This record gives sequence, C-alpha cells and structure tokens, in this order.
Amino acid sequence: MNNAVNPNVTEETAGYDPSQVELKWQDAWRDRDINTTDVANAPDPFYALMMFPYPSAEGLHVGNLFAFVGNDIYGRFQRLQGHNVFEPLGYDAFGIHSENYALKVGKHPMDLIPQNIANFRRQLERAGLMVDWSKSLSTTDPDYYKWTQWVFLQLLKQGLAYKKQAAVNWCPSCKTVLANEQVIGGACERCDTPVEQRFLSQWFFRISDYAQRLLANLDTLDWSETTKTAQRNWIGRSEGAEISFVAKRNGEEHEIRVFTTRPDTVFGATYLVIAPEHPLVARLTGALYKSAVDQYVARSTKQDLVSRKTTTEKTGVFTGAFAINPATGQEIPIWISDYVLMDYGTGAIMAVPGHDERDFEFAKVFGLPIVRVVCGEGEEPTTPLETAFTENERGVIVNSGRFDGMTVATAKREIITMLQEKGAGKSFVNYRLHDWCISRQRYWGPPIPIIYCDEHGAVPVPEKDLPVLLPHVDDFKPDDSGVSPLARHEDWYRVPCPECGRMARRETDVSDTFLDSAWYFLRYPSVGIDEVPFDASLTQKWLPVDSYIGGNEHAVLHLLYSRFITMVLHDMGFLTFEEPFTRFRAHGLIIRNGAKMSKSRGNVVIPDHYIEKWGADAFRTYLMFLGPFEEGGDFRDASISGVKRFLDRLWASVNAMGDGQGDPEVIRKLHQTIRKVGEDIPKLSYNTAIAAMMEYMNALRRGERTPVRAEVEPLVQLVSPFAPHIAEELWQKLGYNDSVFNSKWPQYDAALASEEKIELVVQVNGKTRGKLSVARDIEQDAAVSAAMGDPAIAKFVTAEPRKIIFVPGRLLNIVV
RNA sequence: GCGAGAGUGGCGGAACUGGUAGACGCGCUGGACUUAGGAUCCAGUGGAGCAAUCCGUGGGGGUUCGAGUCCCCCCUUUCGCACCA
Repeated sequence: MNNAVNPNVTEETAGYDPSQVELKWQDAWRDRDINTTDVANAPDPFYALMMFPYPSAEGLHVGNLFAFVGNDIYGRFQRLQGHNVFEPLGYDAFGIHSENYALKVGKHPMDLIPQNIANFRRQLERAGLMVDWSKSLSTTDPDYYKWTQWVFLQLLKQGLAYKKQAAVNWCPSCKTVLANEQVIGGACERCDTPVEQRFLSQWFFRISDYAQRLLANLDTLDWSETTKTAQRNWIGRSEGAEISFVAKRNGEEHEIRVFTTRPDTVFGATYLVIAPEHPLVARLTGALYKSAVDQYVARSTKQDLVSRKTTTEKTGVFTGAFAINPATGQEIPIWISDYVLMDYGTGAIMAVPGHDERDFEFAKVFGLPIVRVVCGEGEEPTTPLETAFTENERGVIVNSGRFDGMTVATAKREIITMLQEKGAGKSFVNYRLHDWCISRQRYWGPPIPIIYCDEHGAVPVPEKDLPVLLPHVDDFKPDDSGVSPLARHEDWYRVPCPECGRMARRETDVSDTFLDSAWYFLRYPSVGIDEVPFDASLTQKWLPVDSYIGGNEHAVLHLLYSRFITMVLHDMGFLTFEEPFTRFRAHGLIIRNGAKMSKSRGNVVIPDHYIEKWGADAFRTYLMFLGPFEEGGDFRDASISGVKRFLDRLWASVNAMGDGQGDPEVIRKLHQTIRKVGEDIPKLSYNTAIAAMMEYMNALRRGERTPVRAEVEPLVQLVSPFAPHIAEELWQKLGYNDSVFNSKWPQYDAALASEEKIELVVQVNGKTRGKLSVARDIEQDAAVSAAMGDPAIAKFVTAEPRKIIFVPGRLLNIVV
C-alpha cells in the first residue's frame, strides 16, 4: 500500500489512480476509526446532521448523495476548525414505499430492507463520507421502534394523543386505504380511480395545541427563509372573530358558530353556509327539503374528491332553516355547500357576497341578496356591486348602523366589541394546522402500543413490555376490510388486558413514518444504549443539532413534526431545549441536461457508474461545483472532466513540488484563496469555493514554474473537505503521518490577503473608459491626475469636470 | 387563484452593502508535443466592426454620476398550496 506510487514515473500525473487511492483510504479510515466520534468525551461537539434516506431497492439516488456530500463538506470543515464533529447516518426504512415495492416484487420487506441497507451502506462508504457508522440505526430495528412506541405513550400520558373518527382515502377499485402520498390530484396513483372518503377511528396528536408556539419560535431559528415561510403558511394563523348565529327549528335553538376574518362585514351577511359534513345538517333540515339535502350531502361527501377539488362552480342546497344575524336582527337562510370545508374553521361561514368572491358567485347562482357594507373611493352606499369588493385597505363601512364611516380596521375592533356585549361573538385566532393523524391501516410500521379491553377501553401497553414487535406475516397486503393486515392475525392481536388480564385486542394499525423520523436525531448519540431512548448527558452535550441539511420536500411536515415532538418532550422534562435544529438549510434539486430526472425518461444518474469512472473525489467535487448548493443545478456529464483535471493538476503539483520561498504573488493569491474558501464553506457556497481553488491552481501553474511546498500544502487542506481521499494521500506524501482531518485549517494573513495595488476603474459619465493600477489607498486628487495623464481616458474628458465621484479603492467617475 | 423563487454568452454558472458584467468550468477555435489521442500543455473565445468604437443581464418605463443589483408595469418559467372564510 505504501508503494502505491512508483517514484520512477516520468509523467507527473501518473500514479493517480482514483479508485486505488480511494479504496486505500477508505480502508485506512475504517482501520484507524478516524470517523468515529467519542460522543461521551468530546470537548467541543458539533452535530452535523443530514436527513436520513429511505433505503430503496434502486440504491442511492444522486440527489441523496448531493445532500450528503454537502453535509459532509460542512462537517469536515468544522472538524478542521477544531470541533469534534458527529456525522451520523441511518435509514428511514418503514413506510409505504418499502411495502409497495415488496408487494410488487413479491418479497417480504423484512428480507428486502436489510439487503437495501447493505447496498446503501456500500455506496455511502464508497462516496467517502465521514459518517460514524458505529452510531447508525434503522427505524425498522426493534431497538429503535421500541422507543418510537415509547414516544407515542408519552404523548398519550400528556393527553396529546387521542382517538377520533376521521376520513381516510379509499380507493374503490383497489379496495384499499391509501396514504396521502398515494393520492395524486384526488385519484389513486395506481389505477387513477377517484378516491373516496371512508370514516375510521384513528389516533391523532394534538399538534394544533402547539400552533402558536411552533409559529412564534420560527423567529428565533437560523433557517432558510423559504423554509420558515413554508412553515408559517402551513400553520396558517389568521386573526378574526368567531360569531354565533342562532337558528330556531321545531322549537329548538341551534347555535351555529362561524369563523371570519371580516367581522366588519357582519351587516352584509345575508345567508349562512355550512359544510355538507356539518353535524347540524340533519337537525336543521326541514322535512320538505330532506330529500334534496340528503342527495346533495351524499354526492359531495362520498363522491370523488377530484371534482370537489378541481371545480369552482358553486353548487348547494337550501336547508329550509333560518338563523338570526346578530348584527341586523334579520333572519337569513342557511344553505349547505361543498365550498365550505368541514376541516377549516368551524365548518360554517357567514356569507357576505358583497365582499367575498366565493360568496358573491354563490349568491349569483342562487339569487341571494347582495348587500354593500364597504365603500371604496368614489363609491356610494347605494352603488351596485358588479363583483365582490374585497379591497379593504381604504374601505369605509356603510349600511352598518352606528358603524358607518369607520375604517375597516376600526370596524373590526368595534363590531367585535358589540358582538361580545351581546354574547354573540369574540375575537378569535384560527389556525390551518390540523391535528396529526398517525394511524396507518398498513403493515410496514411500528404497531401502535395500545390494547383494547371491553372493561378498560384503550389501555396503553406498559413501557416495560415495549417493543410491541411487528410480527413476520406473509400476507401483508392491504385488503378491502379497511383495517390493517395485522387484524387478520388473531394469534398476534389477542392478548390479555394489562389492567385486568382478561382477553383483549391489540391496536392493529401502525404509526405514520413521520413519527419514526420525528425523533431520530435524539437517538443517534445514544445508539447502543438499551435502557433509555436518549441518554441525558449525551443529549445535553450534542443537542440541539448544530447544522441540519435536507430537502425542501420535508420543509413542512417532517420539520414541523420534529419540532412538535421535541417541544412535548421538553415540556415533560426529558429535554432542556424546545427547538431541535438550531440551523437548517435546504439543498436544491439536481436536474439532468436541463430536465427532471426520472426512471421513465431514463436519465437517472447512477452514482456507482460515475464513481467508478471518475472517482468519488471528482464526483463529489463536481456535484458541488455544478451549481449553488441551496439551489441545485444541472448535471452534465461533459463537465465532470473539469474537476477531474483540477484534481490531476493538484496531484501533479504536489509530486513536482520543490523547496524554497514561494513566489510573493502566488503566496498572496494563496492567502486570498484561504480566506475565500473559509468564507464560502459556512455559507454553503461550495461552487464558488471550488472556483476559487481552481483559480489559485491556475496562478500556481502560470509560467511553467515548479511550485514549492509552501504554495501547495495549504491547498491540500482546502481541498480536503471536497476531495478527502486525494487530500489524505497527498498529505501523506507531504510527510504527515496523521490524517489531514486531524490537522488545523490554514490561517490566512489578512495583510497579505488584501491587495496593495488595485485596479482603479475610471469612468467618464458613468461609462468605463479605462483602469489604472494604483496604490490601494490612493487619494482622489492623485487618482484624477493619474486618470488625466492617461490619453485613452483623457480624450473623453471633453469639458471641465462638473463632478467627481470617487469610491476609494474602487472607482473614479468623472462627470462632464 | 394564492404563496415562494428564477430569467445573465453556445452550455452550467460568477458578480460583496448599486461601482470593470460574464469569475470558474464545459464546449469551441488555433497552436505545441505526438505513430496516435476523447491524454497533456500554450493562446484565444458575449455580439457587431479592419479599427476607433458601439451594443449587450426576459420586455417596457423610472430613480441615480453610475442599475444584472433599487422602484413600477408586463411576459416567461420552476416549486409549493389549492374554494382556508
């Protein structure tokens, strides 16, 4: 191994065989445990986390690798800064993808997953990641999901897990429950049949209780702004009022509560609309209207969600009932329409057709009264409304009794006060965020640890009895019963009640994959510890995560769920922090030759092929060079040769290296490069960092000179996070026995890194007419006379200058 | 429809708080070395023009000594969410 390079070769780049060098160092790193973090004793911990992959049968996707390499560079850089970096990686191996794939190929997921994981592991190691494999995990390990079940029990204990009837997506053709990700545009992804709703009793987590905290904390996090915005939109806070309308029917009073962001328009509410699923539908419907209502409700709840989601044509039916508008005292009709959604607000609205587009459309279709209660500029209270007037910035309230003349903002406050005094309303903040349904009527997940007893109801499995093992069953295919395949295995689900010992029945649903991934980062430092999910002192040392990198596709759900679980565990005293990820950056997507990669297009990049041909170092560096990390970029095969050439030249430079002082200009450039690369990596601006190193390489080679040690040695360190193997090999050639990753990142000399001579741009009337090589600190007068001394510039100065703009060290603009 | 982003050479992409547009790389052109070269090395490479010079960052206005960058309008495009009251 030590004779990898033949000293007699004449060609400078001879001896650089990437696969030989890379395999040599991958072995050496493993033998020397160089990537293993001593988690218990690290004085200066840095937790560099990447989103763990789903280990598909196809193997590692180049998109995964792009993300991992980006994280690896950051992690290696932090290590060179002197931190003890922990870079773990596991597998998110439960879930619908694995299950469906297993069904497709007719194998069992319990057999497939270990194979896939082994293949992923091989690919990841070949890519040269600084992963601490001693702390790896898979969500499918009983040692892991035991604690996923424990998390569920903690939420249950806190009253944050509850059961209720809820709709699931049901494909009438496949006769099975579908996960949300299997529903594409309201239709089944496999057979394209419109999806129906079925109602099942399911477990939910009360994430909506945490909506305000999840929203407010965002301001404290160092996250990509786009990700924060996505979370804010998902939480969907809106301020307004809840208003009660009272309906009378058969001598009974029914209160219909609505949520509105426009309480100022309550005088214009000319009818109410409730969702077809609204609990009051039956009681409000009059005998005469019953058949029409039943028909409408049946059609809109059972019928395909496709038409409901894609059409905006308003449909509806009158209930026959009326309610009192608490502001006007008038009776207004109550309608049912599917444009009102049961799962937002209260499932009922006050319709103000004059000032809401949807209400306006509906009123037009059914001939309902439209009343103006807000005037824009130049409009009278009697000006007819051709469309809904929704612009409220400069609106003035009209036709609203004593509130006339108020601005919209004032009226909002005043009308809420009025309603409150009448006991008919209050200000209210509504969130779009729904409680998290974690039940899945599937096989491939952790069984929800609950036992149903006739006597005691839903009894949690005692913690000492965890894990509830997922049994190996052959018929794991979902069927048309609408319950989990586990429900077909009586020998598994029949168990004694933990409370009374009488025969009872296990919950046969499994939990959502998102629950598996909502706490895995807590587990990594404690992998191998059996007694607790996460050791208190290790957790204290390593968390919250210093840097988290992952895809934007998880910007909303995964991150929100992780934050929620962390908050709950914090509130229970298990954690000292309530936000799990101090810094988060979303990486971009890679496309291929300008198009999205997909199997059907046949343009998927298989990392193995490229690593074999170019080496992991060149492939990694190219991935980081093809575009800004946070934006992604276009993968083009032809471009890899550029970074390979760069690495070849690096190899050649070190091999040809001489002794001596080094050229002052080259050394100056070196210090500039050290500064630039050190500034770019923390910004994840990897593409420009690589460009800077290439630029330095060009300077190093200019004039067919032989570089000296002082010029090349620091460059090896700068390159090392990107191309770790070649750097390690060259570091050894430079005479070091220890790993380059145990060295210290080179320091730059600030004075050297800044130029003393600068190119001063000279403009005349804003147009660049020349440039002068002058001292950095040149004064304005000297600059002007230097400029006028240059005939190429002076000839444009055709008159006495009217004005001189001088930006020291940068630019001179002579205005004539 | 709403929200977030993006439009720069033949291509991928650079450009700090407004201050040389096109760094770096690919490709291309010419040359060197070669039996050969999809290797390596050197030089050139936004467009027009012999040149001086002019024109150039999706389109149109504007602010400024100066705009890829800031403001207004429009077009195209990617990604989310989609009747959210």
